[in-house]
Amino acid sequence: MPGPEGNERSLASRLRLAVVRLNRRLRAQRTTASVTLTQYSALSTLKKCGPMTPGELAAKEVVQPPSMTRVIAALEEAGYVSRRPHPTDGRQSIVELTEAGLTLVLADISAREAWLDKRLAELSDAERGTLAEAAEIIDRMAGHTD
Amino acid sequence: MPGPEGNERSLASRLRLAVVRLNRRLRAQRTTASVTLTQYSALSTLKKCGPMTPGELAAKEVVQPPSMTRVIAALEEAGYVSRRPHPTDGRQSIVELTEAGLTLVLADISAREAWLDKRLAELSDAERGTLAEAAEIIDRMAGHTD
DNA sequence: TATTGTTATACTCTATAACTATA
DNA sequence: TATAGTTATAGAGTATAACAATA
Repeated sequence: MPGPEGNERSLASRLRLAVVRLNRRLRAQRTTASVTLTQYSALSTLKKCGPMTPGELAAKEVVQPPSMTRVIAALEEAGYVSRRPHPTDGRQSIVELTEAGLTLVLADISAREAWLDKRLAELSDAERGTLAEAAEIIDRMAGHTD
Repeated sequence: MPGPEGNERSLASRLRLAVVRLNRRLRAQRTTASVTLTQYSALSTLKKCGPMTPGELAAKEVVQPPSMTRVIAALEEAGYVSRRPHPTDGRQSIVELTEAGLTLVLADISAREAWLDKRLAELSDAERGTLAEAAEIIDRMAGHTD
């Protein structure tokens, strides 16, 4: 039993609307951020999983290869990732975080973060715990099991 | 205590990545859907709160007026909303769901929904309960307190 | 011939700035 | 002059299709 709160709509519908709306707000909070949300997501995966090819990164992020091409190009331009040749396959390359990229991911502070941190600070411990569990479940659902 | 799972990253960071990634997956699941996620969100608000002006709808959805102009135009074109003159102010108009729009919101079935329903069906009851609570918290955080 | 990646192109979502119409 | 809304324009995010290079 999920509880008695506003159950006219299905769980799928409610979760979907919540995610769409929070995503919208998060993307709006990027006044001083040096990378976009999409770029940050790719950097996070590189931090978590280590250097990999563009194709592998596209697969982990669940986007098509052309989309990842653009993300990597922007990050390389900004100096947050670098590429080196694949040791055995001339078609591929290995993308890895630079020191600046690692610093950025570790620092993890931005206008975006500040906005969300403030919202989270207004919640109770129990609510934050629920969100922490939900984040894990959602990321797993979105195909991020690694 | 949020639990021992992967706590190197802050809650804000984990929640943000989860939302960005699920949003991406949801937007990809729209093969047979007749409206976009953004349009569906606006329809849901009209269903929940009743007829209102474009400005009110923009405020409730937390987007700028020009963004809502486009959403309303698309929904009107598709026959899911209609407009009537504001009774006292010639600048404004009242946007309301048509019968087709109401049917669409109530039906609430789409390829998107099917994909998410399938993912949700793979979870445990406890996990679904967590997501239900999280959806409520997230929507509140995103400014959807009405 | 199959695979990896890129380029070309297009659509959605959203914003800011400038404009129009009405108050 | 202030407000509500629209039009014009631009950038982020993503996709599919076509192409190039390598296996």
